[in-house]
Amino acid sequence: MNEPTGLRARKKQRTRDTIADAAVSLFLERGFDRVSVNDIAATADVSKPTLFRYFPTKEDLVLHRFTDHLGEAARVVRDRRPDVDPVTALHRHFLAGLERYDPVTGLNDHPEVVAFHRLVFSTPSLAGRLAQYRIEDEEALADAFGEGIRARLRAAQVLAVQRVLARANWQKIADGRTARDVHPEAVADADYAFDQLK
Amino acid sequence: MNEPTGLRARKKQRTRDTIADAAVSLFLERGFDRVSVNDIAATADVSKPTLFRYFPTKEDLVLHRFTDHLGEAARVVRDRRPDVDPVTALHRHFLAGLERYDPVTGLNDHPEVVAFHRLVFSTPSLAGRLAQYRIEDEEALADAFGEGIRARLRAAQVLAVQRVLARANWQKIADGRTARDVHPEAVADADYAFDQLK
DNA sequence: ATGACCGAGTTGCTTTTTTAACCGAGTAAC
DNA sequence: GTTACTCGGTTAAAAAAGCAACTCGGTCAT
Repeated sequence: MNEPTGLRARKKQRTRDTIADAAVSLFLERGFDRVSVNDIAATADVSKPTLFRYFPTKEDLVLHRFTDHLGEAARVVRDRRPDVDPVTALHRHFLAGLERYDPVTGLNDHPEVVAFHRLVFSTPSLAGRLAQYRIEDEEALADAFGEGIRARLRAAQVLAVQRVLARANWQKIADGRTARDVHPEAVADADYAFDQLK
Repeated sequence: MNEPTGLRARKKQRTRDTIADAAVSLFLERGFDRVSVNDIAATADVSKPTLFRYFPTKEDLVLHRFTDHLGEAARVVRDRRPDVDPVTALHRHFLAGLERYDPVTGLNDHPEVVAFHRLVFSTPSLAGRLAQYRIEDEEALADAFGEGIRARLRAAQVLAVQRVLARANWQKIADGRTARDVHPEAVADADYAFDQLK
């Protein structure tokens, strides 16, 4: 599918991963604001300007795991076969996410993922910035739906559904249940919510 | 002694090591001329021009382990305390090398080191180029000794001694003996040879 | 309230690396 | 005997990274 990996591209990806991993690992260990970007740069063996070339702000060192999926909903809608309606396409896409326990669905019980979510939700500047990104995502999805107030409303509702579903899944996992155990409920919830939308 | 390690300097060193290690490892595995510099560059994850920026020729990918010690004899002579004569300084330096089983003394039985020596001595282009380097080394040592034919002669003799000693040590090891076992003989040979020089 | 410090982010300049293209010698095919 | 490889090595331009010094907002002590 996507194999045009030159030497340069591969190294860029690796640097980005190194920085992000160092950052998340330090954040989980000491908390978001007890870690300076200098610490992160040092641990990742890069200079500070390099770090900021990859991530525009300190927050993005955490949130890239969400922002990398920015516009995904819009893409799903745009790339669907023309004979399936948009909401159904999104519904199926979400179910597929549940199937492979994608962290963005909240249905993932790896300790690091759980800790990561707690980090985001318990750090105001992170939660705040994440909300901003959701607005961008919503606008992209609205454009994919078409124009006018109707499209915007549908976009808002779809993303709200996804957000609530993910949050509910994560909550159950945070309460100690296993992802495999929660899975059926997650599917049922998703089916219910998306069916309501249509 | 040497601690001015910036981020840049450290990465340069690491890149150099990566390239050299990839090269030697491939050479030992398949032989010197069954490995192309392209292979090496690929294995080391560097581009070809980068490789040649670190090592001027393919041979130097192997010989750097010797050339990194270029001028060492000259330095030993120049840096000796003025009350010890040059040959004695070199004698002591060689004994110190034996003590820590420095590969350049030939007294090292790590399988990789042994295989490495065999690689060098059984590849004509390598042995040839190594000889050239010894000439440079000899000239540097001669300059450290002073000027004129006397200095040149002494330099030639000292380096010949070191070469023969190292070769003898390596031969015993290649015959299957252990470095620890050979060590006393190596010291005796060195004492004998250097005493003859004085 | 002033001055010293710290942390996020930026700027200009230099060094390092990649890329793609090339040269020149050797060599195998036809 | 030309054509087409392969391999060692080079070149020029552009991307990426490092470095040092800076801004700017906040915090803390005097």
